[in-house]
Amino acid sequence: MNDAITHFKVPMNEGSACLGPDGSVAHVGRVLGMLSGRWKLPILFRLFASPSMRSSQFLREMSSISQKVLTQHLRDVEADGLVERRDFHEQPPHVEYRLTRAGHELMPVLLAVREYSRSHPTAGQG
Amino acid sequence: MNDAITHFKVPMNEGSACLGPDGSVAHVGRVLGMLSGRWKLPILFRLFASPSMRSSQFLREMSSISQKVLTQHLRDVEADGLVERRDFHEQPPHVEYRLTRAGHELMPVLLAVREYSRSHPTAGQG
DNA sequence: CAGCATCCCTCTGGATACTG
DNA sequence: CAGTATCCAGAGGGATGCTG
Repeated sequence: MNDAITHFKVPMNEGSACLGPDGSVAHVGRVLGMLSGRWKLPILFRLFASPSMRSSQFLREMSSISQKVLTQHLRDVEADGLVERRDFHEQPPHVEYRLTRAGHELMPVLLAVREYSRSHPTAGQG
Repeated sequence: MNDAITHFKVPMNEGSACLGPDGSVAHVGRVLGMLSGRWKLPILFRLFASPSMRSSQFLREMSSISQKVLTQHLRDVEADGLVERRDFHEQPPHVEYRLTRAGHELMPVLLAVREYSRSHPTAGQG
């Protein structure tokens, strides 16, 4: 049930606001915050693989996610400008989700993170 | 009290294990997991700025962090191979923390994330 | 100074039921 | 099909007190 938990938070006050060159902590923290949520990554990558996705499709492919959480996460990434929600106003309901430009541009960054991970299986312990 | 929360988790099972080219979700999730924790970033960046840091110094500079959490996070990043703990076995106690090679190598990635953030103030909503 | 143990509170996520 | 409202359980973080 708990695959890989990751609780992340950021202060961005303290002296931390000036930690990096100009607020690296705050910036990185914001992005990590947008990725916070058990299914944010799966959702983003799925959208990266498919031009558009429907709620039911997400539910079907990520079988263990609840609809409430899916909607919640979808709303989050939408609010963060990563995903765009398009309602076709049909009956029965037809809604599609797509990556926005910002969402697409985030992928290279995530892939860079992935490369880091691949280069450091156990974090590099060296 | 709550500056920027970020709850993040990853499934890495489901079909999600194959989401990206070969498990992008799992890889990215792992890294984000290592950065999960309200003070992980501040700690890492502080260490990036200073060759070494002592507990008391962290406590002093990140005034609102509790010692319990500091130790907890320090243990986490140490376990993840990002930070190295060096005990001088002195009296009074003298312990120093430094970024490991893996820790240093993570920084460029974090800076890339920061750049993304700088380029997308509101996530780019375009 | 560095670290551990305890109690408590909040946030997030999951299960379920219901609406349009 | 898409989404909302409740209730509930678990993880993480904060405050405080104590040890070597």
